[in-house]
Amino acid sequence: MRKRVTIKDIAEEAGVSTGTVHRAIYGKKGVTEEVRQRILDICAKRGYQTNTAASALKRGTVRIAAAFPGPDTNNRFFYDNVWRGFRRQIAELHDYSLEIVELPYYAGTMNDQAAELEACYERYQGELDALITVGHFNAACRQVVRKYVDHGIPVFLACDDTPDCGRIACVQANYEITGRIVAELISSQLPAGSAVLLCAGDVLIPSHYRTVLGFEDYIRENKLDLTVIKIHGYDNADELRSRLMEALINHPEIRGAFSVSARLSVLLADLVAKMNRADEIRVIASDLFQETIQNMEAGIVKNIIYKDPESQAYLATKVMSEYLLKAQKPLNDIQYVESRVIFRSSLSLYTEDR
Amino acid sequence: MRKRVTIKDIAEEAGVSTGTVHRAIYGKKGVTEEVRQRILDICAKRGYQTNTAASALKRGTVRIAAAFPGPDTNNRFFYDNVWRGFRRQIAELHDYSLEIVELPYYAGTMNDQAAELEACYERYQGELDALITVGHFNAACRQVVRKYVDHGIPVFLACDDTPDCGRIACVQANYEITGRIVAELISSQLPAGSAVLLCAGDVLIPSHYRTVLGFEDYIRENKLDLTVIKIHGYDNADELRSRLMEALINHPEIRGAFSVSARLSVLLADLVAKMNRADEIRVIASDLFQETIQNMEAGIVKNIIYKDPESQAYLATKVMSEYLLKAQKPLNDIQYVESRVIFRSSLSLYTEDR
DNA sequence: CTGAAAGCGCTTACAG
DNA sequence: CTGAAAGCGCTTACAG
Repeated sequence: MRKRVTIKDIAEEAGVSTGTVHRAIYGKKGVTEEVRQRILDICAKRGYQTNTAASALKRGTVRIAAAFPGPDTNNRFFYDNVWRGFRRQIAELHDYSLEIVELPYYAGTMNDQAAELEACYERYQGELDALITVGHFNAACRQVVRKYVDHGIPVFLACDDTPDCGRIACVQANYEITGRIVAELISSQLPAGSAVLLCAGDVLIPSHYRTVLGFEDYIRENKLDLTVIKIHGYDNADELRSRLMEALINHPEIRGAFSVSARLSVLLADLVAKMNRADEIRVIASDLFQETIQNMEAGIVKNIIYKDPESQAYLATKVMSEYLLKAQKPLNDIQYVESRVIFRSSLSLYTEDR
Repeated sequence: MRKRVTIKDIAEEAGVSTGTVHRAIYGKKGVTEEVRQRILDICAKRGYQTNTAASALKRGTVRIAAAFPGPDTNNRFFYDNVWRGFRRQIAELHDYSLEIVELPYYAGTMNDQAAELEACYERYQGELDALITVGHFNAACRQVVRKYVDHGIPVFLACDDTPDCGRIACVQANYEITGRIVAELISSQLPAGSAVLLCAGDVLIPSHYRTVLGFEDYIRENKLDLTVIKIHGYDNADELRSRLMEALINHPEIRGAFSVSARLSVLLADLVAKMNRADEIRVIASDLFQETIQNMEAGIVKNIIYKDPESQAYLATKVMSEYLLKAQKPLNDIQYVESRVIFRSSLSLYTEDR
């Protein structure tokens, strides 16, 4: 293994100063086009790679704004893990002098996503080096994000995507595939002619809608002899509960049940257990957290489909840092984290560190 | 977010030089115990964390030996991915001036694991900062590894463990859990009274043995009405093939089949397809590579259990680098990578980048 | 036992 | 347009 090649080696071979090499590499003004080309050629030939840690040492702080939903009883199933993944990646970047501006926001309040992003932009007068947030935007939010993008601040998205907002990249679950996987699993477990109860969540929430889409597509495309009883609803838990109960009573042929939402998985499992049908209905829950784990240990939930929000945020943050600190463009502007099926047998790998 | 606290800040507050702070932190001689304690207290109080990139800059090269099976038709299913995971982590550590000594080895030849480790030790006269290798040792290998350990070279294992060899940590799949997951999956898919054909591999290979153990334990503990027809064999493919064929002919009640080994999964799938029983037997294959993917696309293999050797090696290398570069001891001396069940629906997430 | 100083690879004013 | 020099945070001889 040869010694690493440094900016000094390049400078010597080119017969210029290290400052000039730096300007050439980063396309800064102050180098003749001819000299620049010569330097770039030498870099390529020698396989020069910037020591980004050394550059961070000198360069000073990079400021990153991170906006995810804040702690809140309704979304602790999901966004706690998002924050954890974000912070875990940031901790690994301790050497790169990052300044993190954490922006927890609360949908439906004065401090929603748009308001927090706006306030942050004002506070730092646009002196931000990157933004990472959840790509599920309302109109106001689209506008603020546009402002970031227009001022040259690179934007990265986690968990949900808005492809045309000018973001560099997004890391998320593939919801269609998630729905398909569950359909494939449950159809392999139920006898032909069974019915499946589908807690379809809110049609206006992309993750719900697309999971349902994948689920139904799989069943249709494979011409499976499986009836889907689809129940929408998300916010009004009481009303939803009574409609689910009605479906369970009217359809004794139900042998499987799947909730596309983490929160509704708890509701669904409770209901199936209360109606004493846990033995005859295979319940598949969404996402991994205390209640779904308990329901699985109790034998009510048979499998969990886990979208791994922590990995999504961890990877999105990693993609951002590689772009920012190492000038590496992501290979793909959308990166998917695979949704995994969890079995009771693998639960011990998860319960130990929670 | 406050400015980071540096060794200089600590030195000022303690009224000593930066050199003394350094000696205190790293327990080097040349500081009174009293001064050391005062410095350590200040570090703790101010939350000092070493900038490991800066220290790498000054410290110079760290030499790491990596020994995994080399390219070879018999193990390309597995160890190609191990090398890939190792190199991917190393590439991320570009800033830390590592010198990598790659030691591909070939079991059963002059250049087996023990010989390569021995040769490497001699060549560098013990001037190595760490070793990472596969923890499946024969007697000769145990001895060389002991030599590394005795000379203070930290050893890290991937994929297989030898807990008492003095290694710092191991990252691997949990084979028992892997076997249990497959048993749980297949038993949820087959009607009571079915039989399952188990390609059990070689009893002397720990990964085979333990996977079989987990599989059988699950079935026994849950008192499942499932007959397991277990066929051992690994090296002699022709002979194994005829025994498997015999089992398939004699047991028309077989409805599921599972191979604990990557290579045997191909054999098993071919056989089931040739005997025209792909529609009535659910085949579960081990590990993800061209042939299993094709067999899954063709509908012969219904699920794959994927132990993700790339992640195992990537993580093992990460654990090693954190120990070496950041002085972080692993939280746990064994870390498990979860084995995942792959469905046909998720295959597209894998096929794109292979 | 302790300090002053050099230098790792880079960036950034400053001077020319 | 280009170079010389300072300095980021650390480690390591060297001197005392």
